[in-house]
Amino acid sequence: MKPKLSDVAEEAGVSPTTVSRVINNHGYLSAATKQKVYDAMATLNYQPNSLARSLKGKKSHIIGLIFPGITNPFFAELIEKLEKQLFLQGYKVILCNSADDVAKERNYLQMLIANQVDGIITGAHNLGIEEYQNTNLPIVAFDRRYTDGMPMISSDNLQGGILATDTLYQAGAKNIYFMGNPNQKGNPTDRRLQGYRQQMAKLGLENHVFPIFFDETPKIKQVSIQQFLKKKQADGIICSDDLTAILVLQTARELNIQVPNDLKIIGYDGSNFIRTYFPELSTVVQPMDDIVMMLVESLINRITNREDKLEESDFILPVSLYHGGTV
Amino acid sequence: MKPKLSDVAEEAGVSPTTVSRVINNHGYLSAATKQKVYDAMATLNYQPNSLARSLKGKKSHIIGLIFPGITNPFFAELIEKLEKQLFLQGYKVILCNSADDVAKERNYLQMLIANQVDGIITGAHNLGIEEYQNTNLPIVAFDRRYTDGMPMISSDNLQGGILATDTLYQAGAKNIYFMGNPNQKGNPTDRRLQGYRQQMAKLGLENHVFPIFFDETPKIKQVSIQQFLKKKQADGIICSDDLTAILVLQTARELNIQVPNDLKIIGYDGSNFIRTYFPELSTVVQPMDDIVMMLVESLINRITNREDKLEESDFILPVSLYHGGTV
DNA sequence: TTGTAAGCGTTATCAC
DNA sequence: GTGATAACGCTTACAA
Repeated sequence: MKPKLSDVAEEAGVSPTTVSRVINNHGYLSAATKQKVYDAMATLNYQPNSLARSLKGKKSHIIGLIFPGITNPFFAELIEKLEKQLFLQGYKVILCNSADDVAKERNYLQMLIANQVDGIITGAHNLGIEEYQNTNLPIVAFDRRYTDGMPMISSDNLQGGILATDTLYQAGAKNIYFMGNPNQKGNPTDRRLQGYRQQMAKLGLENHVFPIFFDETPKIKQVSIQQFLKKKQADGIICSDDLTAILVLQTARELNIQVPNDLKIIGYDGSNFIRTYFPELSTVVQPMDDIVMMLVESLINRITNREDKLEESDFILPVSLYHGGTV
Repeated sequence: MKPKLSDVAEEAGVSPTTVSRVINNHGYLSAATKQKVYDAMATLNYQPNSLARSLKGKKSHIIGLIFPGITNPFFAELIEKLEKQLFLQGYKVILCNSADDVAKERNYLQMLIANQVDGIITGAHNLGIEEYQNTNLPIVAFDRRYTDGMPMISSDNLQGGILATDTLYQAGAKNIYFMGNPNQKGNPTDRRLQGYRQQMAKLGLENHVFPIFFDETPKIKQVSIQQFLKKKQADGIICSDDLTAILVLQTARELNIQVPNDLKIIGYDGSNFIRTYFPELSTVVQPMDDIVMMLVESLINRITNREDKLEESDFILPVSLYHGGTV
């Protein structure tokens, strides 16, 4: 059987209290006692049981991460960096893949509550506000607006949309299409489209949206992109994410459309992965490191200091441009 | 405060025991009582505390996943699929990023024990056998040999090396290089190199290894690949992973080396991501779905039936070839 | 400086 | 059918 605290106590010839004190560095202890306890812990190969500890009201030092998946390199990097930062601060991570499935996200949320996580970082799409409100856990959101009380971190999606549009325009494109989800559901990412529309209006150009949905498989996207490109209506395309942009680029090549001469393409996200393995793609870069810092800092603030007054808690970080060769 | 079981009991006018029974479907209960309890749970928005439950010896239904990172699409997909399968079986997942850092891996291992996970799936590289042996948790390993008792699932790395070599040879390459980690540490993946050497010998060709290490950054890899390609010694390269293969392909294009005419390239792993977004890359495909199935099944067997005799527990799954255009 | 005892939220055992 | 009660492994007043 796994050794428990009282076994250590017995082995060391002291009381359980003392062992607990040694483990937690509580109060005054003679060096000799400490040593005895350490020795006992070593000989028994003792590991404290976190569950019992958290049950006593201590923090679990676990953070739940709810994201729609990890195969998109942007999310993979974001999650990897979050994990890294949180680990440095002494937190471990439970990964919840909401997979664009409402039931699953709800299920995970309940599980996180049941497991007494100290907080949650969510970047998932589907769940409504109320469900998150009902947990009075510290939660911060990435690129999602949930509740007024909940801090939201995002990059400047409006500016990103403007920047992309302007970049294509400056490069000579006039028939600029936005390829992405046209449904505005009040999420911060909607503003990419708003930025595009706003800038197109300013430039006196007509705006066009070619709908692509997040949950379509790449194959399906490819087919509709192919049909679209064959019509040759666009000389510039803003994709609302890099993966879509790559499909457009591939398809354009297959159709012998010259990029950037006949068609300029710009993506969105700009993860390290994309910039390394698709260096030719021009894209709007989200400041990943800053996003991670803000998310973690913001969450830990809320965890350690929950009575904090709910000051303005939205952070919108500036985007930048990466010049590949597709513009 | 969060409602607890006794609150529900009070609300429903029954004893805590009864509530527990309702929750766990234990023994005989009158329909009326059940309903009262359900109602009380609903009005209080009660969530059972998993910690207390696990403390009582119940399973935690949490599986630890220890992997070296998630930015490699192969691992991202593997982890995503593992998570999905495990979720279907009622398990949740704690993600541990060992990040090729021994201390971190050890730290995570201890944490998993402390949190009473039901089992572990590991694909991490750095920790020695003993540390895993000491936990008497159910553990299964992907592509790593740890202990004789621990099941190992991998794809047929030897055959993969042979297949890659043969493919290049059949396509006309004679100066075939292997690009990967030359250090043989007894891991199953070492056999990719062995397969290459074996097949080269059989073909009467000289074998050459160009060393690339897993922990090098892409930039560093790029530089050494560039230097290598400039010498033009190879007319065929087997890369021990797809990401390296992509760097080779990129660099070859930069140097105006014609692929596949002057240089044939073959990668290794063949994730969906790579096949979708780099369809031109020929690669040895690991049977991801089968790997996931075997890992999960094998682990759950061990969890539910720990006294199982330690029958042969290594599974080596067949690889296949994806034909892009680089061979 | 160290020990005793109560309690965290749940479940299992035994009574009724 | 249902209810006391002890126990899981740990922490923390309160004593000593």
